[in-house]
Amino acid sequence: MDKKKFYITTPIYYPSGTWHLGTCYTTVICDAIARFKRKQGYDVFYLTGTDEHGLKIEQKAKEAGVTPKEYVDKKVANLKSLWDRLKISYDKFIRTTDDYHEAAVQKIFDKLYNQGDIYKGEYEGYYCVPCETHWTKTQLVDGKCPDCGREVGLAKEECYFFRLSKYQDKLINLLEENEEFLLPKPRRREMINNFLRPGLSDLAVTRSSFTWGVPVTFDPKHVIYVWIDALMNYVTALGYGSEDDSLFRKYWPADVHMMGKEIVRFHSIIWPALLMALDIPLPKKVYGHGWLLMGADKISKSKGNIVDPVELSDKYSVDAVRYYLLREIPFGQDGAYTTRAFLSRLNADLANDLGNLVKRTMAMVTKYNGGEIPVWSGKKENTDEEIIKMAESTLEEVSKNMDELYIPEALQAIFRLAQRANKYIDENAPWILVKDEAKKERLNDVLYVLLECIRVSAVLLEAFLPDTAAKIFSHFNGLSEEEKTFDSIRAFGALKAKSVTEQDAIFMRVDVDKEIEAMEKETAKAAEAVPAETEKKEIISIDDFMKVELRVGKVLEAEKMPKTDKLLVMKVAVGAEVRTIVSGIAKYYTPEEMVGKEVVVVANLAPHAFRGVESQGMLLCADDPEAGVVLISPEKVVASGSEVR
RNA sequence: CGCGGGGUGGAGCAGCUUGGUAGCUCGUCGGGCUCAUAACCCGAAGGUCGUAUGGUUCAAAUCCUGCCCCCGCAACCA
Repeated sequence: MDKKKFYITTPIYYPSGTWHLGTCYTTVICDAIARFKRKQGYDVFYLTGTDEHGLKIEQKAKEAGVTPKEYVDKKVANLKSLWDRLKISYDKFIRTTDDYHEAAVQKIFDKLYNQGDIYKGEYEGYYCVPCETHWTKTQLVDGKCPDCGREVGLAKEECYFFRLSKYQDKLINLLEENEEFLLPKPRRREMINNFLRPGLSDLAVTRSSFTWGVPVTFDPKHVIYVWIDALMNYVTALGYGSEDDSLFRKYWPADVHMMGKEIVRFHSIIWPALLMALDIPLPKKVYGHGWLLMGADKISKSKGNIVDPVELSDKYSVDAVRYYLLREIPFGQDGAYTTRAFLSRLNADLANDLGNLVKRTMAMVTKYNGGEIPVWSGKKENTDEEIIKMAESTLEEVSKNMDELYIPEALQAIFRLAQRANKYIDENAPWILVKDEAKKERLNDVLYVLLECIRVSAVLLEAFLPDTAAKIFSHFNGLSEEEKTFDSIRAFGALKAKSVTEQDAIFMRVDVDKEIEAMEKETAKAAEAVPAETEKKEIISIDDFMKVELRVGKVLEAEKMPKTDKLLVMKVAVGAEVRTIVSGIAKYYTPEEMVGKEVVVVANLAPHAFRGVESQGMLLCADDPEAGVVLISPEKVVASGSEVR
């Protein structure tokens, strides 16, 4: 009999930066789902990988003085070791530089071209010669270059297009009719209203501006762009387009494509359109989860708010990290990472509720019964009925939540059982029962019920926290594989092992305030030791510096530029002249507070147009990761136009 | 009027589809217990559910309307 299959994917990650907690989020979630499905008896295929082509990689490699392949190899090795560390149980890791993938992509491209879904066209753009940049008509400001404000020329560049527009109606139909296709729900409306309704234009699917990519077979100066190259990984990983497509026939269509909300658009519009064109069945579900934000900020390198997942897992265990990611963030919404939340979660749930439950139960069994697991009489007193019912129904509750992809809720259900067990201890007070020889049987039953609840919890936890489950299992001597299965926890009392061994606590409490303090010190030290390592710039000569003309100016007028969030338009007196300066500080300074301020102006900067307003200079500001943008001002009042050196 | 999400006790969230006791976790305070990791168990305080003190209704956190604020997409940050 064939097992039911389940195919789940993460996006393929772009190896141009460092890997951080956000990178781990999707992957850990998918891992929990994959493991859970396997335990449920599904034949699971879990795919992850890397998207390794493109201009950015080409440039990064050049900067690093290595070939693009060398560059990505290193990054990928890094990522794989991170996944190993986090116990990610992927079945396959695809790289878009894998030869079978490249071959399949070329084949797919040819097929689409031959059947007319891809055509050679001209990328009719506007080109600003001084800026060397292409613009679309909508990007232009008053018909001029949005960057420099100069006239642009019509430029034609040869390029291949995918007939995306042809699939518009089908796509609208897909999103409107199939409520399960794109989740969570709000994303669906967003896609339909923002992108589908206004109309789709054909998609440029090749580039000739860089070479690091899969060349078009019949026109090799063109390279196949990310849309086809990267998206197709979901099928090429299964052998689609190769001699052996047995995996493809077995696992496709994907049951879930999991991803961050930023790429939902590609997966819910371009991806289905490509599949329609290739006459491949569509995936069942595209899920766009929220982001893990750092405090209030999005995770970003420039903000210096990276939390290193490796460090975190070294310090507090892999499962602490996994648990936090799976439990803390309301799935589908954005969640904020704070060290305090991370540590509280670790303390409250893992150490207090679960760890302590295991510890105290094992201690009692050891102390009161010589470590032997008592035989359960099956008699039910007191609240036995209630806790047993709960233990038996938790699997179903967890499964239900997992089906809906309500991961935090699934975990919550498991921990409710642990909490109930803690309460059960108090209700029955084994330390009193032990004093009365006549209550021996009752004591035994209480201990058995507790051990069984712990076993059930561990069985359920295995998909989410594999290390923890293993640790709990290891307390039970001679626990059979059978006793670790879902089947064994449907009916209470399947615990057969004979004895337990008391061990060290599976999670230790941490002193939250102390940890945070220590961490802050470390970060501060690190920041001092490597001052702005990320932004280190080349040494320049005094002559280079002298090329910059800095002058003191005084803000005469300021107003917000209409239809923008960040821009202020100011009139600034620099000596005798009055300049118009546009600056992106509206989030930090109101026009009113700007008026009258003395500022430092870069006076010989090439003019630059923002939304049609020419800016004749730039204001100097400090960019603080916490305070944001802070204006640089002379410490005393100085004459307008004074030179700054 | 570009599109979408949100504003609920100190913090983070649920409840709103199907109006009628405002619930959960953490934190705080008080008590209990001693098997255990200052843990566990019990109890309490604390919210007129952004705002008009708007409309519908016997009844609104829940439906409708205006306004304010936050966030994301798009635009944009020299």
